[in-house]
Amino acid sequence: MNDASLKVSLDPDIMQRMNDSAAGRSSPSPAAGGGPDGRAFAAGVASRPSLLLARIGTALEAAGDDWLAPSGLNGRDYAVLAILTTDAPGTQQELARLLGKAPGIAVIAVDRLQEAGLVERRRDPADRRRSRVVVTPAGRRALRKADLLADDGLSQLLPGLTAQERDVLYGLLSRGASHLAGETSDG
Amino acid sequence: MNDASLKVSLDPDIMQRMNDSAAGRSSPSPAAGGGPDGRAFAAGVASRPSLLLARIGTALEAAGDDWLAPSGLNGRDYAVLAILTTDAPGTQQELARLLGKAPGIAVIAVDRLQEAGLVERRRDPADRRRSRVVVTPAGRRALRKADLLADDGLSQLLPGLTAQERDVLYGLLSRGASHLAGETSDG
DNA sequence: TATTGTTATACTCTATAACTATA
DNA sequence: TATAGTTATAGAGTATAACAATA
Repeated sequence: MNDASLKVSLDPDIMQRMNDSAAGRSSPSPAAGGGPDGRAFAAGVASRPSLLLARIGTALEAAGDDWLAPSGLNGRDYAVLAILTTDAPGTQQELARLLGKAPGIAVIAVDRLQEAGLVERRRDPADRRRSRVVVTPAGRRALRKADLLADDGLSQLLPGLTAQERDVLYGLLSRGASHLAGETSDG
Repeated sequence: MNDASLKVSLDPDIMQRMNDSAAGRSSPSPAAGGGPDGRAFAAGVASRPSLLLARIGTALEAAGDDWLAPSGLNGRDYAVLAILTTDAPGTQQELARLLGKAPGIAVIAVDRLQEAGLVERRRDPADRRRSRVVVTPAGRRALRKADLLADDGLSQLLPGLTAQERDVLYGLLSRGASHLAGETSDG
């Protein structure tokens, strides 16, 4: 986690192009990080596990783009690069499925990353309908940088926890939701 | 947590009216509970704490309405009733702030609950601009029922964890995000 | 003039449904 | 006929900005 190489240094072109749209989205929402004057969390929410978990997830998504800003990525970019790198889906439709979104969303996401030079589409010679999306070296650098930024952000979102406790938390989440990782639910 | 009284028995009228809109929203999204054939979670997501937490939060929100259906409430209703009961905000604007949404959203949410007879608006005699929202007995019954349903749902969302482990998880989340509960962030 | 509740409007995100090309 | 990618459209959800009532 604490590698010595934190300087990933993306191409300035890439960062500029992607920040064009990323910056436009970081509008100050009333819920995001902290309200103008009152408390951000209601006790009625904090005292109920399901509401608390939902609220933390929302807060994370709201803050995520800000965390990742130095990498030039937004949350969607990050998730897509992570899936492409780790799961290597053979088609964009599988990417969409792993992303949990409609196929059209994957098209837009890949378009965006491709324009930034972080991924490339490669037609499958065996079946020319399929286009395999491969991550470029610049994409891998961006993902590494985003991983570090995301970890930093998460530690800031949960400042009440030590690194050890965050590991426990992550372990519980990972094991608790592991049933969703490999099973074919009801197909 | 394990009270003997699980039968809250809402008025049939209330349940029918609120289910009119609640049922219409439970459309099968491709991400929600489990995809048609593939895995729901990508390894690239599951192996990254921030993406995993965001995804679990999304899955919870997607499934929440289904969990709460027997109570006649949706997730928004549940959160509002919880805040009204626990935090007792003096104005709708404070309710909106605690809810993390714009004031107009609170108006709509209170309208909905009021039509179902779960809350009532009471003009403040001292300052007639303010309307205090009070929870009716039916609203309190619905909230109690929803609390039980939400706990059940959460245990189903994380089947890999024992009840004890879920308590640990909740404790970590609660303590980790406690900084958001009482501090005035930057007002 | 400032604040509360309310309403109307515009914007963002997304699923759905076409459509094209390949098979 | 069926599947992958793509595009267009419609709908839900929300913030923003007005507005009316009250202070």
